[in-house]
Amino acid sequence: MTTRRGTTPASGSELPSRRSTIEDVASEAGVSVATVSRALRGLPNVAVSTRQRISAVADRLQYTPDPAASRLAIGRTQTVTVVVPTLSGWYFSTVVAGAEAVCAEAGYDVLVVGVGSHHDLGRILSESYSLERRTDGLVIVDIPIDPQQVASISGRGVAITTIGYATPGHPSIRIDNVDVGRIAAAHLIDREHQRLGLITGLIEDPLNFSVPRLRRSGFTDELERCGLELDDRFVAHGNFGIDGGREALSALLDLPEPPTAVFSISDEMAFGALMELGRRGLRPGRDIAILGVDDHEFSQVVALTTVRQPVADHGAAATRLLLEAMHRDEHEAGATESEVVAPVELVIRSTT
Amino acid sequence: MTTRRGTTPASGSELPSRRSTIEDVASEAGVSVATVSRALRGLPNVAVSTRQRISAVADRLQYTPDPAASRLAIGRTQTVTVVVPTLSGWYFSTVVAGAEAVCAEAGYDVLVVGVGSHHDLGRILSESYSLERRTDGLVIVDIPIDPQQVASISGRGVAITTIGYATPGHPSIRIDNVDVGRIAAAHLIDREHQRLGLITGLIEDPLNFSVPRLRRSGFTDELERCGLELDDRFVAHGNFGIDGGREALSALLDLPEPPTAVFSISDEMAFGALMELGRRGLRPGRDIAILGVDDHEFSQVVALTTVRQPVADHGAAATRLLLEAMHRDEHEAGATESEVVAPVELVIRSTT
DNA sequence: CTGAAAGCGCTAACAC
DNA sequence: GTGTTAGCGCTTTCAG
Repeated sequence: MTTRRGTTPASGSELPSRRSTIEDVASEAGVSVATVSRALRGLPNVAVSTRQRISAVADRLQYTPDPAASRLAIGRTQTVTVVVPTLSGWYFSTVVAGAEAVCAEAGYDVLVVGVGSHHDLGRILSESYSLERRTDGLVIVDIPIDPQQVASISGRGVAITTIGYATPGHPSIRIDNVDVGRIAAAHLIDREHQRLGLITGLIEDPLNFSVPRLRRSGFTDELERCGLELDDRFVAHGNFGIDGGREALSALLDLPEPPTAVFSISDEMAFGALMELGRRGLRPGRDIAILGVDDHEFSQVVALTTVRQPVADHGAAATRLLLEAMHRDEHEAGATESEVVAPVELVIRSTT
Repeated sequence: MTTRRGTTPASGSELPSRRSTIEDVASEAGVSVATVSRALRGLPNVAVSTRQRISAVADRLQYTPDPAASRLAIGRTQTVTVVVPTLSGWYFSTVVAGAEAVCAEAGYDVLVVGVGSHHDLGRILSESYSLERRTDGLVIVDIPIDPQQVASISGRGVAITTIGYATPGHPSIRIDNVDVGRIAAAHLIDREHQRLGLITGLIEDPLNFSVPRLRRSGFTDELERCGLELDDRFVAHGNFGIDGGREALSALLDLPEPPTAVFSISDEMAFGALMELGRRGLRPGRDIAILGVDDHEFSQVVALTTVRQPVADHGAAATRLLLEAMHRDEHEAGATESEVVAPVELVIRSTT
């Protein structure tokens, strides 16, 4: 037993130095613990007067149920876990912020976990991590999980919501990434460009991120529809980061006949591209067009044209769907579907 | 009792559909639960052969102790909580990422909470939230807590580490903000500017953030040392955001005789300032000098001169200090000091 | 070296 | 309406 560090009972406060337990409240109020439990949780079958008395005592004693004890008895954790590829970075931190806000309001604790690789992911989802004893629900952001794993998680009683792609049978929120690619291509073509380049994600993504593939596919679709073609040499790979984008554009510019417009599948990579332009003394929107995706908070700073997605809402919206699903599960059973496809919007600024 | 949702026992796996408990392991290994507990936690007084047998069984059954049960019995949560003013934003998300990485490695769960106001903070720290039953330690980022609150938290057995300012008796990591101001002023003066402006935080910060005051004080100190003075009209207030910075600079530029150099106490506000320059067709580094603080990942993109602080390390370093303190507390008692003042560094780019 | 048993604080039947 | 009691799964004396 850990000795409690010598806490001072302190001044003339009437509060016990020890946290008060349900038993303290019960004896103080002259009732049984069962009644206290019922009263405080708003269950029926408690006389109004009793309930009031108990509430008063609980208030005075500053009683709050011990989450661990409660968890053990009831089997639920009052905790939501947000799983992201990485916690740093604008997109993910914005999503987490949204999730946290919703959870805080609903009285849920929020656990975050960053999984950098499939290995990490395996650890979290493995039987032996006992996810279901740590959390009631999962918000999974941009990390593909196969149906088997989803079934396993769900089967263990953990609700699940995904952001970035759909998960049949569970709530999800995403954008239409193929459409994103199409919009990008259409805009560039509309600007009379013919030599279109692409800065995309890594080929070997550790998490099998499908976004690059989808955006590219929409992009080429639209090109083809207009009788154009995506030259393989005009495709460069960034790592979804600024540096990656810079290097990617650099490679494209080093080509004998570089593209006149480049679609970067993320704003961050587009920033790197703009940086490279600066180094070479080229001006975006004049010497070459650059188009990104996200509408990152800094895109307005560099006047980047971009395909905007409502990132700020994603986390909050997904978390609300999750909580709803969890509450529904308490009563009726079974998974409920609720697939949201959020709208995207072309924001034209001066880089195209 | 929550009915477990009809989980399929599934295929020919030998695993019970129910999570295995310590009792399962015990009976399977032919020992008592006490021995299993000792064996699995590496405690002494277990025969080597017994320990091996138990480990094997535990492995096979994929047994992991239930965190809630463990918590209830032992009184510790294996959880660390990171408290930030907001989860979005580059600085804080970077810190959280660092903290999470360290915690994950050490086997701690990490809870995040964003407190937008003193009210939120009060809720978290209030007796009735029973912080100590949810977490073993706190990493508090840039949120001033008065000594009384610190004592209360610590007295309740929760370890505490602060980032951004020192907390006597507890580990902390920060930069010397007065020095930051001095460095900024010195650099601008070195560039032969005499009419220096300042973009600082809000006067009425909801969290009594002391950073603006300190940086400003260093800034004016250095000015005075060089026989200059900070003109009150040259001080504008941004809200630590891009828009705030933009508006602040706009106000300064609208003055009859605007400053020739402006120190923005954060890079984000500096970005807004740069944006405003762009709108007005002015060029940073030529028409006016702009200097920021942080070395935000985006600063290199716009070539912002800045006073760099090693943000990426802050979260990880603070969390390591926290874990150390927690482990130390288990044995010896009492709080241990470990004040780290991280170095800052002027990064000269092209805006000055 | 190992086991029996008493909690940790709360919830949920089941009686009254 | 309210009280009794049996767990939830684990840790930790205290006896052997």
